[in-house]
Amino acid sequence: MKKSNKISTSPLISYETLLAQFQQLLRSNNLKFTKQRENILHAMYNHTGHFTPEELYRFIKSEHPELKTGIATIYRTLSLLENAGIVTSISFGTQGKKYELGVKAHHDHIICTNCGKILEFYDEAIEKRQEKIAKEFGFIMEDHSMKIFGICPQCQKK
Amino acid sequence: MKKSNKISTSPLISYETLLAQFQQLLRSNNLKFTKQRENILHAMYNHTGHFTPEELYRFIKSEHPELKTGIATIYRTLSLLENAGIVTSISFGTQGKKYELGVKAHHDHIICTNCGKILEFYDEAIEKRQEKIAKEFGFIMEDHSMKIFGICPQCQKK
DNA sequence: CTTATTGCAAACGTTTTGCACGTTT
DNA sequence: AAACGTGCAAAACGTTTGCAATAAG
Repeated sequence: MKKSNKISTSPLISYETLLAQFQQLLRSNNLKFTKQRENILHAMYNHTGHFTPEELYRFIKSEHPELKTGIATIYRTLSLLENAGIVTSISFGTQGKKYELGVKAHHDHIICTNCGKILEFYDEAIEKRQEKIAKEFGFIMEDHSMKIFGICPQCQKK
Repeated sequence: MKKSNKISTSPLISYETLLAQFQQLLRSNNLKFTKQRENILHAMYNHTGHFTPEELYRFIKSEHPELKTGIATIYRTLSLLENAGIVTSISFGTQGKKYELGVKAHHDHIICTNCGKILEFYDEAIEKRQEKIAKEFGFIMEDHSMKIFGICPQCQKK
């Protein structure tokens, strides 16, 4: 009955489904479906793994130069998507955040301090302990974040 | 054989011992023992719990206005102390870091998202699992951070 | 007298905001 | 037409840096 850690890297839903989900979100909040928002969603769907707002900005700019999408729009759309649970982020302190399409289940991160690689894991035992600890302190748990830092196998070889 | 979580809030060593430790650190690195550095250490010793560099800055400024200690000195001293392991910090992403006298053993944090209160805990099971996960991924683990967010008992009552 | 440290202000990188103009509905 | 979204530039935020002046050893 042992649960193993899993690494999920590819989107679990089709782009059409994701797009429909997004449009639904917009409609039900009286928000508008703009080219910029679609471009951002599309770029994220096709991009595996984590990225910074800046990286996304440069990518969008190169793919759709005619729209002159501003970085403010990137940030605004990323917030929108994060609040809606479509996208998730990891914080790196002063160095900012990295985002990824968040259609996946909850997970934590293990990060290489040398090359910056980010891997994901889910550990039932840790999840359980966290809930237990929150309960012991009388907290209503809302969220948690956990990051393990270290040197990845590839970087160890160098 | 069950290990319970512990909350430690008061310094475990006398100020004299801490000061001696600090002076020793400075001496062995050819660094100088300045009034500013002593004031900062002293303020931290007498302050229970976590604080931002900004808070420390305002406190020092009000206690020793004649020195006109700059915030850069606060940051520089905090880095120095953190590197030496005398002080530890928790990161709050874009909102910056909070520091505390770090003479205590390693611990994680549980944070109230309503009032900002920070409590500390240490959980052997979580520590063990983390090491195991790092090993499974072939990582040499260097560090980790874990934060639980929720609503504290007091805030629930309101 | 040498070297480290300081305060100050300017620079930093990331993120947010105000606002006139454009687009979507 | 009404409302929302946009690009742009400026501001905000916590933090770091360059530098001439100052203090510690």
